Parts: sequence; structure tokens; C-alpha cells
Amino acid sequence: MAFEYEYARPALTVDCVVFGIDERGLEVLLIRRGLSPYKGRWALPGGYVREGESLDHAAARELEEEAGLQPRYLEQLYTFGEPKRDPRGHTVSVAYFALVNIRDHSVRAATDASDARFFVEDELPKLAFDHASIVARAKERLQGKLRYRPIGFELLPDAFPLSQLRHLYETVRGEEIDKRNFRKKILSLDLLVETDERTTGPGRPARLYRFDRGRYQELEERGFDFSL
Amino acid sequence: MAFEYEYARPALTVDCVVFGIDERGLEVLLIRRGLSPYKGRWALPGGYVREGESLDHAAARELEEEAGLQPRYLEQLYTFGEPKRDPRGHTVSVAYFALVNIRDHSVRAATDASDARFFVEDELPKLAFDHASIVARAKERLQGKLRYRPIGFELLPDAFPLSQLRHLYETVRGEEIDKRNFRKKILSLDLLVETDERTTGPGRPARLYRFDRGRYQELEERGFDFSL
DNA sequence: GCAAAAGTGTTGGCACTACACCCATGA
DNA sequence: TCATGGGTGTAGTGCCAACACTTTTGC
Repeated sequence: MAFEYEYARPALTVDCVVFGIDERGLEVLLIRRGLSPYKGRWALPGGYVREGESLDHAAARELEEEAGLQPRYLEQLYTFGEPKRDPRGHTVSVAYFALVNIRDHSVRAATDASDARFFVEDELPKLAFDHASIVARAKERLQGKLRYRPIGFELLPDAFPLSQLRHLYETVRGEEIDKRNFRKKILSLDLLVETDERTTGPGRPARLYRFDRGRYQELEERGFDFSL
Repeated sequence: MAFEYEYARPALTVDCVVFGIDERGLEVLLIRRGLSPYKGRWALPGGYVREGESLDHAAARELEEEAGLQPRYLEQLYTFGEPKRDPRGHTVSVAYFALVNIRDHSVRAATDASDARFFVEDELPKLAFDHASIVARAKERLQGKLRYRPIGFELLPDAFPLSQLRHLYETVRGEEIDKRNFRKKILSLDLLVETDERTTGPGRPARLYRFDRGRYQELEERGFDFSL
């Protein structure tokens, strides 16, 4: 526990799994590596943690630098430390998990990433390093957490029809959900506020709702359990 | 993402929160620091991750070295990386979460820890570094995970009466649980096997049960959800 | 026979599931 | 008027919570 006993240090990076959702389904942000190793391969955005920089900050910074992205939701996922995971030498990576509303963000490539874009989650190209297993774990977290935390809203625009929210749950869970039961349940939680806006387009217009964050925090403090 | 851009590296450690349970309640293993900083202060067992060593290995090794402990259950908890958390310089710590059956393990002090023992979780002394917040997070994990994973058994002897299991849940959740409902629920899961052994001591002898790990894995693969 | 802890059943309410038809709009 | 998606109610079932007395043992 003291510098007197110091051993060679593993290097430390962060990597981010950014999820978005659209008509094509669940999507993951990847960047194309401009440098070796794995030059030209798609990979998760990420990079070295700087001395004196917090992990959260490093994750947010890399997302900003590599894709011009400032996600509303960002949480630590898991730390991957197998010695062989990076061919350059022992590199421990703290993985992060982020949710964005895809339409809000026009992704841009930057710095050492020569390209950046979203891929449909079940059609990902072959990834660099152990990033495929990081994505797999992130998806598990998303699936699990969606059931007991209101994080799905971070993937949607501010105001949305209930059908969009339902499709989100259907996509992530990979199963159909009954329209009436879903509506009954979500409205009974008293976390959505009606707006006067409606969708346009084919079919009957749908009412739009907003998620009431303030109300959720209030309820949470009183020991309320979200669950869908 | 390449060594050409290398910055100064934060140091990397692991720290372990080891829980046990006994008549006094939930307990946490602490060691007394033999070296500065925080010399003489109680702290979580832990130490530097070695180059080429996996994180899981480092956690298990430190527990063995510092307390002679080989916990049956060990999982990664969270990674703490605030730059100021260690006065010696930026040190990122990957925290682990372990469960032991206290009676199986006679804890011994070793190496740079001059002393090691279990403390009742809500009467901990002042801890070194940010270890108090690591313990707090570990307790949340324990409370949460106990509800949907059969990990409580790791805290108990191999064969135990249902009352002991119930007390465990009561202790961790901090609330009373109805005896009949608990028995009905846990037995209906069909994960416990009766033994012919009984408790002795004051009061009517209680039948002892064992947790059937094989059966749990079988059910889990078929999409079974444990929940209590 | 008394103290201590184990063991045992029933009932009411609530939440979830399953299920099918009509409505409003744009083309 | 047709195609598209939105919006609505009910009945059955299973799970959970609440609740009090009898049994077995050691002293």
C-alpha cells in the first residue's frame, strides 16, 4: 500500500458504450481506429485516463473529443483488467455506459478516430480488443436496469408518444408488450405528464408525454420503487 | 489510444469489502494499517495491482496475504478514481465485494497489516482514504443483490435452519420478515434440500437445510428468476 | 411445567395477464 | 374509403401480506 513497494503499473483507460435507439432498433456508437494496434478496426470510443483526472471526467472527455457527444446519462459499467486484453501491454480499462437521444446528436469524428457512427447492436462489425465483450456486458446492464430505473427516457426525445416508449422496451427486451397493459402500468406510476402536442403522419395522431424527473426524485426519496 | 501519447499514469490498486454475519449482525473485515499514510488507522484490505496480473487475481491475492482469507464469493464492485482519494498521488482503486461464512475463517493478520478483524457494520471506526464510501456502496450492492440472487447462502454454514436464513435477510434489509410467509416462499423455490440434522440448544430443535447450487444453475439456465 | 424457539393455514386484496374492437387522421 | 396506427375495459388468476396458536425440546 505504499510507494516503497511499487511495482510496474498497468496502464489505465476508459471505454464508453453509447446506446441510442431509432427505427432500426438499438444502436451502439463506434469509432474507426486511426492508429495501430487494430488500425482500421471499429472500436469503442475511449482513451487514456490522465494523471489527476477523475474517471467520469475521462469518459466524458473522450466522448466529446472522439465523437462530439455529451450524453445526458453516463455511468460506470465495469472494469476490465485481463493482462492480455491489449497487445501493447497490460492495460486496465474502466468501461462506461451512456444513453443518448440519437436525433439530438450529430456524431462527428475527431482526433485519432478517423470515423464515428452508430451501428445496429446486433449487426456490429468485428471489434478491436475485448470490446465485443464490453458491449455484451453493457447490453445486459441496459436490459437489467431498464426494469427498475426510469432510464429509457434518456434514449427518447423530450416529448414522445407512448408507442415509442413501448417500442423501446420491446426492442431492448426482445419481446412484445401488450399495448393496453403497458399504457395502464406506465400511466399509473404518475411519472408522465401529458402535453398538448400530437404526432402527425399516417394513422391517428398520438398524444405526446414528458417524463417528470422532479416527480421521480421526489417519489424515490420516499422509497418508491420504479418497475416495469 | 497509443503509447506515443502517453500521459503520466495513475497508480492502480484493489480494495476488498468482506462481509460476514453472526449474532451481532452484519460485519466487515478491516485491517489496521502498519504504514503511512493513515498509519494505525483501520482500512479495507487491498494493495497494488501488479503488472500482468488480473484484477480478480489481485483481489484474491491481497485477501490471502493480508488476512489469510479465501472467500467463496468475490465479485467486482466499482472503481473509485477521484484524484484526491489518496494523498500520495492519483490512485485508482478497483473495489471488490466478498462474502464469507465467518465461522469458517479464522482471520489472521499478515504482511503490512499489523492487525485484522471483523467489525459490526454500523459501528465501524473511522476509516482510511475513501474507504467509508466504498463500504457504503458495498452494502447497497449486498442489499440489492440479495433480493434477486441467492448469495445469502455464502454467508451461512453449509447446513442451516430457516430461522438463520431469515435473520440474515432481516439484518441486511433492516426490517422484520413474517416467519410463515418466508418459509413458504423459500421452500416453494425448491432450492433447499432438507437434511436430517437438527439444531440443539434452547427451544424446539430446528431442521437444517442445504442450498442446492446445482439445482439453482439448472433453473437459472432455463430463465428462472430468483427473488425474495 | 415453564421458557424458548419451531412449525403450521387461511383469507382478502392487488397486480398482472390475456384479449378485441372502435376512433381519428391523411392519402 | 381505406390504410395506418392510437386508444380503450373487463374478467380471471396467482402472488403476497396479514395474522395466532400448537408443538417440541431443555431446564
